[in-house]
Amino acid sequence: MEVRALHPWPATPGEAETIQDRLRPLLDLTGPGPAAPRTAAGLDVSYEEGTDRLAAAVVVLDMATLQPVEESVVIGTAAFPYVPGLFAFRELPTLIEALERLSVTPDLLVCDGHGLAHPRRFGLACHLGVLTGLPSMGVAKTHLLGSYDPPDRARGSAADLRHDGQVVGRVLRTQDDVRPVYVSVGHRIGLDTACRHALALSPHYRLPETTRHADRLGRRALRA
DNA sequence: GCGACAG
DNA sequence: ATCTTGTCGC
Repeated sequence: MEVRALHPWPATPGEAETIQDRLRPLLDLTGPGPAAPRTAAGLDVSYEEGTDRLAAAVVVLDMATLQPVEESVVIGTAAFPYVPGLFAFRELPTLIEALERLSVTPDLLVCDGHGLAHPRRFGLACHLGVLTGLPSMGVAKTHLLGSYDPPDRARGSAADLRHDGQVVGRVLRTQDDVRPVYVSVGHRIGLDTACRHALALSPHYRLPETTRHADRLGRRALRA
C-alpha cells in the first residue's frame, strides 16, 4: 500500500515535537469510524538486546475469522533515541517500510502504543493514521498519562482516561480479572468504536490477536 | 523539589 | 523493548 513520506526527519527532540504539532491538525477526529472493518492490521516492533537492530512486523487479520490474511516484516534500526512522548520516531521508518510492502490495504490499523493519550495528543497511532490515511487506534499495555478509576473486574468493563480535562482514551478490561489495556483513538475512528474492536480482537487473551500475531512474527524474524 | 515516563 | 525460574492454577 501507499504511505505518505515521513520527512523531514528530526535530529533533536525539539524538532520531533515540532513535527508532531505540525501533523496534529491533520487528524480526523470526527465520526464513529468503521463499524465493521473487514480486515485489521496489527503492528508491533521487537528489539535486539544491546544493539539498535529491530524488526517491524505487520499482520493483517480477517476480522470475521481472526485468521491472518497477509504478513510483512522488515529488519531495521532504531531511528531515534527512546524518549517518552517521542517514542514513535524510533520505529516509524521501519514500520512504514513494512506497511508499504503490503499488497492489501487493511481497513484498520491497531498499534501497540497510544494515540490521543499522549502529551501532545499525537502518539504513534495518530502518526501512523495520518501517514497512511487509514483509520487507526492504539492499544497500549501500560499507562502513559491521564487519570482514571479502576474498571470493574469483568471483561468488557471500562473507564475513561482523563487528562487536561479531556477524555483522551479508555482503560479497557479485555479479560476477567486481568490487567486492563489502554485504548485511544488514532485517526478516523471514535473511542467507542475503537473499544468495540479492541474487545472483538481479544476473545481469549489480554492483548488483541492483531498485536499477538505481529509480536510473534517480529521476534521470529529477529532471529532468522 | 520529587516522582512518572508508550516501547 | 529486554534481562529471567519457578510456580500457582485451571
